[in-house]
Amino acid sequence: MPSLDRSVLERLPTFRRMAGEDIDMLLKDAHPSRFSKNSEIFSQGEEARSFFLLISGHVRVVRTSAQGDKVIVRHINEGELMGIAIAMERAVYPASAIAIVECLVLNWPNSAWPSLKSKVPGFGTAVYRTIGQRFQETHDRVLEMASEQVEQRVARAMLRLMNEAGRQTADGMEIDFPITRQEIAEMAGTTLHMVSRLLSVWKDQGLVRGARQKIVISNPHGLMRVAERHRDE
Amino acid sequence: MPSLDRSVLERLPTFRRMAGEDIDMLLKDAHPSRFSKNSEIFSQGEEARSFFLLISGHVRVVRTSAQGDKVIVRHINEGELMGIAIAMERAVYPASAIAIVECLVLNWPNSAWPSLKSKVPGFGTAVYRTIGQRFQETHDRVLEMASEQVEQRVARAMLRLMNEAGRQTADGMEIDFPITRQEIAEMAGTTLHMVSRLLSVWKDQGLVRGARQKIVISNPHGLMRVAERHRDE
DNA sequence: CGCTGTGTTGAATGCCGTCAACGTCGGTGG
DNA sequence: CCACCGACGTTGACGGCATTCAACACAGCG
Repeated sequence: MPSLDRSVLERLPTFRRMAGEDIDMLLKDAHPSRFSKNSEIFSQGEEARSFFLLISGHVRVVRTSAQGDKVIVRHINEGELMGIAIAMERAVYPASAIAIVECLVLNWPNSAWPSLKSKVPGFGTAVYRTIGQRFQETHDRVLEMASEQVEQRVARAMLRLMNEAGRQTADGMEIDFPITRQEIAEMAGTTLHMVSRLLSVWKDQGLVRGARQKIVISNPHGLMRVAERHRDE
Repeated sequence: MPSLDRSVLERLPTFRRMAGEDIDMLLKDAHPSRFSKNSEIFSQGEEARSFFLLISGHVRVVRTSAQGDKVIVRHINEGELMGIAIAMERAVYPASAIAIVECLVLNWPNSAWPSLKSKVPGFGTAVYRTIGQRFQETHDRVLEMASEQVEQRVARAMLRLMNEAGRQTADGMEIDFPITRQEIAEMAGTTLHMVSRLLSVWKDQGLVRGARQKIVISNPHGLMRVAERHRDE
C-alpha cells in the first residue's frame, strides 16, 4: 500500500512520462519523512543507505574539506533527486544535505535500487540524466572558478539561485528561501565582505534589492550582463 | 570476429573481474582506431555518437568557455573510458579529447550501449563507477579552487599528474607524457608565469626537476606537504 | 639562420582577502 | 514591554598575493 498518492509524483517533470503502474511500483518501496529546518538529511562521509526525492521544501548540499573550508555544491528543489550515491557505486555520501526550511522527503533504501532500475527503466534513465546534468554544471563551475573574477562569479551564483528557486513578485524575482551573504559567498568561492560590497553596488544600480536573509533580483537581464562581462571590456 | 584479442582487456582493472565471454561480447561491437599526436578524438559540443576506451597512449580532456578560457579537466590513461556521454543521456560531448601522444583507442557506437548495458551488467557497473569517481574528483576540484592558494593548487595539480601518469625513474617520478607550463597552469587555474616561478622555487628546494615539456618529481612527500600547507601556518 | 613555441625572471599594478569598527534586526528572558 | 545578546550585514583601510606587462634566453625546426 503506497504511503503517498501517485498524483504527487505525476506532477513532477522527472516522472511525467512514466506509466501510472510504474509510479505505484516506485512508491511501494518508498517512505516519506519530514525534516525540520536546519536538520541534516544525510551527512558527508556517512555510509550511504538511502536515496531521496524532495517533495517539498528546499535543501542545501554542502561539501567540506579536510581543512574545514566549505562550498555550497547546489540547492535541491521540489521534485529533485538527491543522495543518489548508489547509482554511481559510491559507498558514502560525498556531501551533506541540510533542510533550509521544513522539508518533506521521500526515501528509498539502497537495497531497492537494483530492482527499481530493472523494473522501472524510466526511473534509471531519469537518475542518470540528472547525474549528467549535474556533472556538466559542476564542470562549468570549475571553469568559472578558474577563469572569472569575483564579481562575475557572484553574479552567476545569484542567477543560478534565481533559476533554481526564483519566484516572481512585484519587485522582481525573489529567492524562495532564506539565504545569508555568507552562504552566497560559499556558492561563489569568496568572502561575505565581497558579496556585501557587490550587492550594495548592484542595489545602487537598481539590479537587486536585498534585506536580511533575502534577495530579490529586480533586473535579471542587467545582472546577466554583469556576469558575462569579461576582464578586458 | 573480435578485432582485438580479449587478453588486451583482461589486463585492465576495469575488466579484470569480467567473464571471458562477456569480454568477447564487448569486443564484438567495438572497433579500434589510431589517433596521431595532437589529433582530436572527440570535440566539445559535437553530437556524441560513440564512446571510447583508451588502449594505449595518453589523452587530455579540455573544456573551453564561451569566452575562450580553457581548463584541463583530466587526463585519460591506458585502460580508462572516455566520451561516455551516452551513459548520462547527454546528446553532445561536454569537452574535447586530444591525443597527447600517438594513441590506440577502442570505440563503440552509442547504439551498442543499451544492449551492452543489459547483456554485460558488469560493464554498466564499471561505467557508472567511473562516473562516480570522476564526479567526486570534480567536486574536490571546485572546493580546491574555492579555498586554496595558487601554490597549493599547482602542487596538487602536479601530484594528480603523478598519480595519473607517474613513472618511476632514477631521479624520481617522471610524468609519462610531454606537458608544458601553460598546461599545468590550465590544470590549476592560473598563469604559466606563476607555474614557472613555483617550479623554480621547488627546484631549488630539491622537490622537482624540470626540463622543456618535462617534469620529474624528485620528492613527492615534500610536495605533498606543500599541497597541504594551509593559509595560516 | 631566422622563426616560433617554450620557459625564466623582474617590476608594476590592482584585485581581493583580512582586519576592524559599527549598525541593524530578531529572538529571548527578565 | 524592554533590555540584552547573538547573528547578520555594511563600510573603510590596509596589505599581500597573483595577474599583467615586459624583456630576454633557449630549443627545435624548416
